[in-house]
Amino acid sequence: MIHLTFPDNSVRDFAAGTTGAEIAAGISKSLAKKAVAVALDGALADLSEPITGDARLEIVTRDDPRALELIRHDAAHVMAEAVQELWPGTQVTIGPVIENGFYYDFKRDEPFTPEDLPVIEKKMREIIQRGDAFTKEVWSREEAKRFFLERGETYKVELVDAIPAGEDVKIYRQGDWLDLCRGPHMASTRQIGDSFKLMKVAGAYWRGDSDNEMLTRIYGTAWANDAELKAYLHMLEEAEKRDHRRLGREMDLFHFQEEGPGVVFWHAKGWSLFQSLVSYMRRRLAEDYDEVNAPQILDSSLWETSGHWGWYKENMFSVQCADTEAEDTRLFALKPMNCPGHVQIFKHGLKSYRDLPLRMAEFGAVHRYEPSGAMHGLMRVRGFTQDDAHIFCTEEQMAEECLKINDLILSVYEDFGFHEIVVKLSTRPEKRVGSDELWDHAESVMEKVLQQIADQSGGRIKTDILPGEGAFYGPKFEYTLRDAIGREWQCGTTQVDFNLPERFGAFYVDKDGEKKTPVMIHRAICGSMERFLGILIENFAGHFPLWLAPQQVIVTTITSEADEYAREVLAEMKAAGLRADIDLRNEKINYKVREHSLAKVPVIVVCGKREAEERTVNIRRLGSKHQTPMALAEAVSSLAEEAVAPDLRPAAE
RNA sequence: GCCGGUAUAGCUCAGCUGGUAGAGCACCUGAUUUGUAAUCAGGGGGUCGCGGGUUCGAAUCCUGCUGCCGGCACCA
Repeated sequence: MIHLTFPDNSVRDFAAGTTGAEIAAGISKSLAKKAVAVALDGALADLSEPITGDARLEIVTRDDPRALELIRHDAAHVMAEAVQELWPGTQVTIGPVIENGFYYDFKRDEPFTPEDLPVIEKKMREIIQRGDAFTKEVWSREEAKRFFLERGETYKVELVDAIPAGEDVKIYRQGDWLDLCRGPHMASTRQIGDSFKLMKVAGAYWRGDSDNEMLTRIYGTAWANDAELKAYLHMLEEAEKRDHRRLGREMDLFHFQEEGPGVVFWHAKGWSLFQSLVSYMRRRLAEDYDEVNAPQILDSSLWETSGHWGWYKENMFSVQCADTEAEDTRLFALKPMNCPGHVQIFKHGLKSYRDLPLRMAEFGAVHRYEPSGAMHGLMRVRGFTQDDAHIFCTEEQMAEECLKINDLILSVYEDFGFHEIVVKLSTRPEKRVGSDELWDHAESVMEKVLQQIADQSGGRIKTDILPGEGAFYGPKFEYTLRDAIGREWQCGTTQVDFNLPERFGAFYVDKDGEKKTPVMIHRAICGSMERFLGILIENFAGHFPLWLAPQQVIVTTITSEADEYAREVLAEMKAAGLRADIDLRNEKINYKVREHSLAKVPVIVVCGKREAEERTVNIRRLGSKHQTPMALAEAVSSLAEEAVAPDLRPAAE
């Protein structure tokens, strides 16, 4: 006998080996029909799985949020069956559930095309209609390997070999088709339903390793019902509308062109955004940091000393005089980072322990030769500007400096409206420099700091650990923010470095007169200004808060009789420091409103004959269909107040 | 870098199986003086990404390169 506890806390006894399906059937016919799985102590399991011990039991129906994972997983299996039915000889490899859907990686000599997707979908619907039951079998390793080998499924043989000793080799069967899988699955393919769609084909390396063969991946999305599917597809459309590359063009912010892959042409409005961001950051740094500027090109020998030439040569640009006859034939590197330059500044002149912590900031333009396939609008470019800083400090000051940086980063994000932040600690990677003792120490300090960050936020800031993701020279914190449509972006970083100061022989004179190597902390808040602006564009969908908007106000008229007054209004707006422009074109107000709305100008100030007589203005805000009449003076002062950057605003009462 | 797709006017796109380019918007000109998301009429604009090839003839077919797009890998 086993004791099963139901969601209502009632406990009932069953014979050991009873299945979830039997229990559901015992409760009601309709439940048996709706059930797709059971949860035993919260873990999903097959309905047909014999239950062997006491547990909390829930019958999971198709509308349970947990069923979604099963729907997607089952859909992946059905897709694999469909593909093998359509193109025999195609090998199946792995097919996991991912956020919003699933994929399956196939090995086929002929690649799939987008036109294949509807064909596969159709076949999937057939299989789903058949409604074959998913059944589990446990095979011996040898049996499984022999079976897949006979079928030419060599990838599956590798997967069987990868199953840890002592774990069962499980096979799930649906009709005539079967797959190696750890489960669980729903009762039948019919439970997948019809709310799925194949989205795209893409290449993917076998086991995620670029040294391996490339397979073809088919991505799909699947939902519990059509409404959810539709909502998801709609969300994708909305995300596309706020794509920064599209808005960059539509709002005339920047462009790229063929001669400069991965480098940005900032147009006036985009550059205004850029400058607003830099000015804001400068104000935030003014109190604690010294801003410097290190050279753009430096002899490659310096990069050899720093280690970059060895580690990242394939990602660096080199420069030389274009004239082969030039006297100086040395090879220079376009800086990919600011740190070596900052160490040179630190080294210039003797530093005392009294100078520490020394915080050196730079809005440094760096260039990195990114792989061609990696570039993506402003998000991944070859030339970008870092809001970089290096803090030279003592071992003892390290933890406090990390916390100070943390406060600054969180407060900056807050000012841009990002409230959901995750701080992740990345620990030692396989390829690294420095002794294990050094890493042990640095990681333990940072673990404590991470805990403190979590504690002092009162649980608001989430933390995480990314094993092996640290930089080669030290562990790091990565700051990830969540945007308006729920996407996560890693922006800020704090990295401890016990490599570079030593390599360059940087030191300070300590209290006892001895030379000591300082600890160096690299930190960035926005990371790349270009990328951060890309994130802001998408986050706000181009609808910037007033303090950031490149053009804050457009003054426009209804008839030319108001032109004179409109000029006066413009002058007052400008005098109040607003970025304002005027539109006196002989066009209908509808036309002008539409145009400026599409250009995403936050404030349209309309002046007609009436306003001119009354010395008022009519304000229409972007996104609103309403207008607010206001006295001119009042409009100017309220807009000017709204346009003050968050860091300059008087603290809230 | 790898796999696949793609490149036609400033933008969005059409151009079937090869017969020397077309629309809408934008732009320019004229008319219209207009009350909150497109006033009307006229006009100009493209060596069809770049280089080879096939062909009597290439935007269209083949091929190389480049950019871009979607993934994968990478991201100091």
